[in-house]
Amino acid sequence: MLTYTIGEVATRYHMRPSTLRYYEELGLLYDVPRQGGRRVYTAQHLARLSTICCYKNAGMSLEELQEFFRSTESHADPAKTLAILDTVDDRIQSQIAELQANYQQIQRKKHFFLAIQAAQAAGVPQPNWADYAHRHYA
Amino acid sequence: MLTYTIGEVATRYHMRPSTLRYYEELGLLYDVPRQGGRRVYTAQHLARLSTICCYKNAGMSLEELQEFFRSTESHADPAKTLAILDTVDDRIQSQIAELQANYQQIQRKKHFFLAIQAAQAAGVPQPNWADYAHRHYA
DNA sequence: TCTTGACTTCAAGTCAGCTTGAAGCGGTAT
DNA sequence: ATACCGCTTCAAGCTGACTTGAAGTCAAGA
Repeated sequence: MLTYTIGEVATRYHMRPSTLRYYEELGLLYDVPRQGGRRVYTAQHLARLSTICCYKNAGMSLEELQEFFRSTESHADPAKTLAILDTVDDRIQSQIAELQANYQQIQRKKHFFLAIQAAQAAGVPQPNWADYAHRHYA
Repeated sequence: MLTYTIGEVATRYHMRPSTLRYYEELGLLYDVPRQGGRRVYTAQHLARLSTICCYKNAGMSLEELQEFFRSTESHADPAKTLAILDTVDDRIQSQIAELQANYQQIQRKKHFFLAIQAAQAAGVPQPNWADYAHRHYA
């Protein structure tokens, strides 16, 4: 079975070994066996880590993640897990919507500053932000 | 001219008055006049605050925001402002992409746990995650 | 055998981004 | 007149998420 050292996992997930130890300390990663005192990670752990990163990226705190895993792993109530998944879903969707609005705004600013640059080069009057403030980009 | 108290602005932007004072202390918000010692905000300030929130939401730190405003307000070099806008643009785009991947994953989990729930109710065998792990949702 | 480099634990430290508390002021309502 | 509420400043405190440092272990290569 394919295994990984803490350093390999850290590199693969763009994090530091200390972060992996920290997650283990919090109980987010567990049952990590040791060989000669060193942690040995398998595909199981990588999958778990992917889940952690996914939810974290969605805006969940590490504490919420603990809660989430506690409730799904107790096998108790799929309804509770579903409720948490629903809130994560909501958060992701509103985050995407917000980022897309931010994206539009950045495009407007970019075009505006490009126009400033062009105007400076051509020695013509500066553009007016009002002309850019409501544009919509693809 | 329409003006706002710190409390009104805070409510409108879903933040605390202390945060607005903090941003002012950092120089992100400035030229906020006082009437009888109290801050008076206008549409100008709200626009500025929107910009701050937009960039912050895109992942810029408050320090980067200071840098950004310093460089755009010195009117010096539109090229420098554009360079910063480009990095913000990149960040937003990769964040959106990542969130969309996360969204897919959440949908898979939701459907999986719905299936678990249904299986429990019907008294049939539990579903298999492998059947859900690569599905694609709209 | 010795060195090297990546690992180990544990406690303490760091950093961003606010938040809180104390002490006081201003304008409106009773 | 007095109470009150939301504001003021300033300094200190807090929280989440790691990171760092010290002191030591392990296994592979020269």
